[in-house]
Amino acid sequence: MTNTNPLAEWLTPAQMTEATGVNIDTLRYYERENLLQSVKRNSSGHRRYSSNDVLWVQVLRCLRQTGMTIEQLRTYCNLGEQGDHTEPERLQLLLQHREKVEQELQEIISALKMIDHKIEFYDSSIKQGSKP
Amino acid sequence: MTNTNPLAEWLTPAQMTEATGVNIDTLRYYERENLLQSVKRNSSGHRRYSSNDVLWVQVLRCLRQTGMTIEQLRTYCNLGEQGDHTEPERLQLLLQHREKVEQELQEIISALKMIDHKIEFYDSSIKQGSKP
DNA sequence: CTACTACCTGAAGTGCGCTTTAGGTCAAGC
DNA sequence: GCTTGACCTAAAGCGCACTTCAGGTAGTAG
Repeated sequence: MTNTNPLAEWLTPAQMTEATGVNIDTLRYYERENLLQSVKRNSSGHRRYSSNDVLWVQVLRCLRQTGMTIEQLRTYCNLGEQGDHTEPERLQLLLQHREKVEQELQEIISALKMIDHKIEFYDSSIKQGSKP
Repeated sequence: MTNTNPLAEWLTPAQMTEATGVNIDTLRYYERENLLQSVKRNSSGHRRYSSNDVLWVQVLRCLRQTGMTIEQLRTYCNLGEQGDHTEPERLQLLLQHREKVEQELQEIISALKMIDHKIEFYDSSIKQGSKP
């Protein structure tokens, strides 16, 4: 089954990689780690991803990119699996994560300032050197 | 030799850790990796760090915190060792790094926006749920 | 029929930045 | 003289997030 139809509702692994920017092997890894629990299969056992899967993987990437660990992601997913009554807990988890990211952001910004100082220093030092 | 004098010009490893927030083992590791080449020793072979070492380690931390690899840091250090004529190259290296950090910063910020959307969603969903 | 490609699995491997371990030395205090 | 604690070294180990490998299947094209 070669699915090249852009209107297809189910994405093959290759198309999923195309759609999300996430490597096929990483997608399988996420599945193994229970971060992606609802992926369907076709009659020959091949994965077929839904548009919901696409959205979810995008969320996973945002959380990973901001440094959430696989372990924490698993916790978050498991809460999701357990139904709507876990929403307060999930909110809590996100709020905590958000705070950590905000803090790290400030640290990066202040590191960037020091880098800018050094850049400024080299810049003027080089200008000085080429002047006489 | 137990150096507890706050006016001492040379810091022991423990004091260096205190001053920079960098683990003793990590400092030794940096030295092994040639990121810290001028550390002095006392008569019994123990390290004594200068105030310049403190400043340099702070620079190293800023660069590490913003994701520069040990390998790149080594390149940067080696240029420094080679004298003032390498300043343009060092500037180039920092400018390149700066650009990468800036880009990553934008990605984190946009990931944070998505997280905020989810937080907003849970927030209003939970309020709705408690409203019969 | 054969070849090819896309997919499948469990398990092992990789890369990076530390961190720990094992086995020492040295100077000071009791 | 003995212990203690801070330090030393080379080498091995660790944690994390993937990534690769070895060996297999299913469907399509020539």
